[in-house]
Amino acid sequence: MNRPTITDIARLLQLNPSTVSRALNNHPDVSPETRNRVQELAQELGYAPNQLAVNLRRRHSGLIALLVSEMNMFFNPSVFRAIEQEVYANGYQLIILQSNNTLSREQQNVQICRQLAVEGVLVSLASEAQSLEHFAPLLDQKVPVVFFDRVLPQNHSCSVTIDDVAITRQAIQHLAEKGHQRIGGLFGDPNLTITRERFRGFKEVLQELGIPFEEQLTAFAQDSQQGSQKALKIMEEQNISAFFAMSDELMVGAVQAIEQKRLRIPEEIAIIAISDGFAPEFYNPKITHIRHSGYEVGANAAKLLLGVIREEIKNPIHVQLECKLIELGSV
Amino acid sequence: MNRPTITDIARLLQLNPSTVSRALNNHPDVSPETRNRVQELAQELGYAPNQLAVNLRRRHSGLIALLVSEMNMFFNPSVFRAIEQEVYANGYQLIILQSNNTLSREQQNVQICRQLAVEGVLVSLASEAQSLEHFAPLLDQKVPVVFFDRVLPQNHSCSVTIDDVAITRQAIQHLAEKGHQRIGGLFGDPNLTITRERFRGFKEVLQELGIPFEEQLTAFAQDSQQGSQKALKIMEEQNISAFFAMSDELMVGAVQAIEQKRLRIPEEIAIIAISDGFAPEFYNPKITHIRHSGYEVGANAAKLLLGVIREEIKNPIHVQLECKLIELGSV
DNA sequence: AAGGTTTGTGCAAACGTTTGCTGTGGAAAA
DNA sequence: TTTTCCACAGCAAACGTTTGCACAAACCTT
Repeated sequence: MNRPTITDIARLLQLNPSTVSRALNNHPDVSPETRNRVQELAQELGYAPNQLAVNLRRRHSGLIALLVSEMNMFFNPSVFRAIEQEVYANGYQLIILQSNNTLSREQQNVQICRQLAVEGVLVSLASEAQSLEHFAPLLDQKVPVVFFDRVLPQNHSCSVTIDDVAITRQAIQHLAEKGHQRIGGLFGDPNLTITRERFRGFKEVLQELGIPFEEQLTAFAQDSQQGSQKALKIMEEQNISAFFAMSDELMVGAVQAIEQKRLRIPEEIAIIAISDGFAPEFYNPKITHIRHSGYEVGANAAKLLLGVIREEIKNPIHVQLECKLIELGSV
Repeated sequence: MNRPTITDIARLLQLNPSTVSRALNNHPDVSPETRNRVQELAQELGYAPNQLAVNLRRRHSGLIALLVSEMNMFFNPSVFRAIEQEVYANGYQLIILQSNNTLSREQQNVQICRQLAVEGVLVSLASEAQSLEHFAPLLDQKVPVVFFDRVLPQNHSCSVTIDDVAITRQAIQHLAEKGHQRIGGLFGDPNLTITRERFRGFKEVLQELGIPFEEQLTAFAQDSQQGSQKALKIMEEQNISAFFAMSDELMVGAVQAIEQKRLRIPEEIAIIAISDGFAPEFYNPKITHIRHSGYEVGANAAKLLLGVIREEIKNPIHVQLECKLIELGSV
């Protein structure tokens, strides 16, 4: 037989489909005897409810969407693990849509969310997204949306971020305390708010510390390889004693460059990074970093979203996570 | 207004819902004039089809499921990228289910696949899975399934793997050619076929090369940290001149240990790995490896699955991907 | 001009559930 | 005994589409 339906069971048991439905859902209106008969037969036939029909009838999809630029190997996997766990624990399914950092793809993904009637959306914006207009179709329908990590300032939904300026301050201050004055800075995609904020923090803190900011000690790079090249260039052309890398990717690039120049960490050059905490373990000495846990970000974002879905959260909450300095010997 | 439906449009235009449906789907039976009127109004109202209803009616979900043990930072992200791309290009949505390497969770995930009426499933097995019985609910319903990477030998569906013995041979032979005789071996979870096969290959090749196999030069580790410890132990207790690491995770662990002992690569100790190709770039010298591209695996698996779904592929195909030696100076 | 074909639209059933309402028989209360 | 109530089951509508069939009008054949 094909996949059995409630109607099949009803026919076999000489019952009405509605009774079978109630029996399967343990509705009190159905007698224990009938309930058992139904459930036994269901078991026997390997009955599984047709979720498509349930969803249509209940007018929901049980789906939560994760909109992300792309799956990289550093930050996203741990974000993803956390979200998946949280979402699964609450009986939803997670569906992932990548934007590849393009606005057009992000717009499409928003449409897909609408069509699938997802019940909530978690978003880390594409770098091309410079406004939130394209989320209107979702927001108009009051679909709960939580932004995390890559957000925009003008944001009337919940969000999970960190205080970019503050963590950059932590990092630079730590370097300064250890006597570093000439600090190279490696930054990511300048289209991203996180990049701009961290860069701003970098400049501000140097000023606070009375260290002149020199543009040529800094560089922007899109990936670790580019980061490595730029780090190499800075080391060759400038005289620096330490690197600040705003992400794992750039940290990896910087270390690659440092190793290539056969410099010892931290004796000849120090390095500090903002990191999820995994990659710093790969080296020796391990890399001192400000722990920006992807897992924490993911877990918080998912919890917020679930709160909004359950209508426990009525007004937008903006969570700013704390980040701790993890000293591991690279400074 | 709430989300407009086909019925809303029909009412506004004094048409029958069926006509509206046909107009929106560009069915030839509907006059150009009507079609335009319908499509214009749909546009204006921001109509998006209710995919839940479409799915129920069409008896499909547009969903493809990816069953994976967990999202790690090495192999899986690139597998994932490839699959997402392929799946998206063919108009399906990807839904990801993690097993955390437990059988029970994998069984649940199979049930979820059934309930959601997914149209195809891509599976990398949990380490606990020692048979394919729990996939019966899916296979019985003729739901296309493609296994990749972590598979079992007894497998009547399509699969994408590599020749584990052959690539291990490539690696060990390369080490031997460079004069290494005492080779440490780092292996992953012994419950996995890939681990067992690579371990078998390791032993076989040593034998072929006339090098005695010594158990105490090998170790099994679940993650990079454990790998690092075991590598350290081997280096301290045994006299080896090279490491073979069967995965990125273990490679990272081994390098960590090597750096900790302040040994130079490759002068004092060589290392070769089976790798996706990213992590080897992080070091200097870069790590020589057998390139086992997660992207290739993902792309092939997804293409196979789509082929089966479209019924272009009738009989199980077992793809074994080629792996190339990438020489980067760590041997 | 009668018959046949084409073109465009409507009708109604179906996909598999859920759920408000109705109705029955029997037990408890009066 | 009659009334009230409850436990249980059935009926039918609904969720928003799609699609086979029927049908009318307009068009082409002879």
